[in-house]
Amino acid sequence: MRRSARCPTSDMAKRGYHHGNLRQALVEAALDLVRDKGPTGFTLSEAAKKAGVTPAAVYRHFAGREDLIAEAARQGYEVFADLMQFAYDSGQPSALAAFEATGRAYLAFARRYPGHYIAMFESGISVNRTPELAAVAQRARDVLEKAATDLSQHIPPEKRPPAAMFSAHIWAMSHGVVELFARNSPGTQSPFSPEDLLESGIGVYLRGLGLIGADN
Amino acid sequence: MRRSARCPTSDMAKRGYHHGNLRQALVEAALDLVRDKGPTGFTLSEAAKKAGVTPAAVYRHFAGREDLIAEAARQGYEVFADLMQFAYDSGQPSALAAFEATGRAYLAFARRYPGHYIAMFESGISVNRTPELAAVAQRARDVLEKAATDLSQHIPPEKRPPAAMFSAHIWAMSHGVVELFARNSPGTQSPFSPEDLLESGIGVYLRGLGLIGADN
DNA sequence: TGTACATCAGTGAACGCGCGTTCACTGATGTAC
DNA sequence: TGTACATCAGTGAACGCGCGTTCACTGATGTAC
Repeated sequence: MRRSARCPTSDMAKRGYHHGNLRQALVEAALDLVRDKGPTGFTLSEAAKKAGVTPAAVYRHFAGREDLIAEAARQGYEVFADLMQFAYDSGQPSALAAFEATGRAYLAFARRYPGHYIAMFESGISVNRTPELAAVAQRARDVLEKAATDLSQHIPPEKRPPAAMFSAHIWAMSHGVVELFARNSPGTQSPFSPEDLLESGIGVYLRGLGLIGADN
Repeated sequence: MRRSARCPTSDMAKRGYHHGNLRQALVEAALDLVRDKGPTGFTLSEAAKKAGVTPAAVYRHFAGREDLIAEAARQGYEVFADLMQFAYDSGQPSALAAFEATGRAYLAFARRYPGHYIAMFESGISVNRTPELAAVAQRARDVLEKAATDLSQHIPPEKRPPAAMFSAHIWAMSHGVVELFARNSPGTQSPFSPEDLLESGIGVYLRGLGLIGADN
């Protein structure tokens, strides 16, 4: 739930006239709403109510509704980028292990932080809304591209695809698996778990690049 | 635009007291709205206005707001399934050509019918909302799985992945490419066109299955 | 240590708006005679 | 062919609602003296 202890929400008594950490409490209320009721289910008023506060109080901390959900997304990208970086590091010094770990990290993030995921990818806010948001999203993308660049060193140069294309493929497959199979939305449930689907899909893809043996 | 000639919209004069084909006009108004203003931008009232009619008139043809957007999605799945079937047929008798054609058809559909695409995949309506909707969505999925089954006959049985997994991978990559790179949403634009990205991604994947040569 | 005061986070009432939905109605259409 | 009538698609007024946003205010906090 990632809730600071000082930060009351609807189920906790308010401290008094002043909240203490309303800004973050509002972000977390927004994340809960978006997680429980989908991207449409978030309203400024209800987030305020969840945080135990009048809607007008929100305007002490945010320019408006859009600004609040954008901050939720920004925090999501921050966690996401950290998670990708951690996955990359944990696979080192093997370029292959590092790359596979980042692929898994995408799905793991969507599972563990569904509110953030929705704010980032399904709420309709543009990543170019603010420079900060664009920068942190770029940081996340850069980790994946770095992992792809490392790995592509193991492909003979003449048949080596650009690393940006490489990472785009993996990003697309990860995103597709999450959207279609991990979140219950349009795809009926597949007989395979999203984790298996992503693992095996990336496996076939890497074999196609000649990076893992045909017998593996 | 797929608009029947008998079917006036906002920019055409109404025929009189009776509309003629209001039901379909409302569906097309909803598709236009959703295409131009995103999944959130659709309201029953505005769709009615676009069709040159009072909001109350909508209730002669639909149970309510949800029912209208669900019908738009249903028609989208119908077109989608037809398109997939056509692509599959056009690649015959080559299993490989048929499969690659269905992959391309996914992206082509998203490009040519953005309103339908959004209604189907981004409006949040569940595919299990009605039996009709579930059935036509299944029909679309079956085409891809049939293409995958055909193709997997060319893989030695002991290293042959299940066709359902096979088609799920391609569906996921196609969906991911569309969401991240063809619709402008979260991913900044990549240096590669979505078409190139999907083509090359599927190419690598099929090479990984041993279905096309390493020199291709 | 005690008091006056500045700060500013949150209040609560109010606003205009567009939403989805209902209802009794009206009038165009097309069919039966 | 002409007229009476049944049908039912669309009207328009009304509803209650929750939304985002504004404003003058109030009162808790913590600092200066």
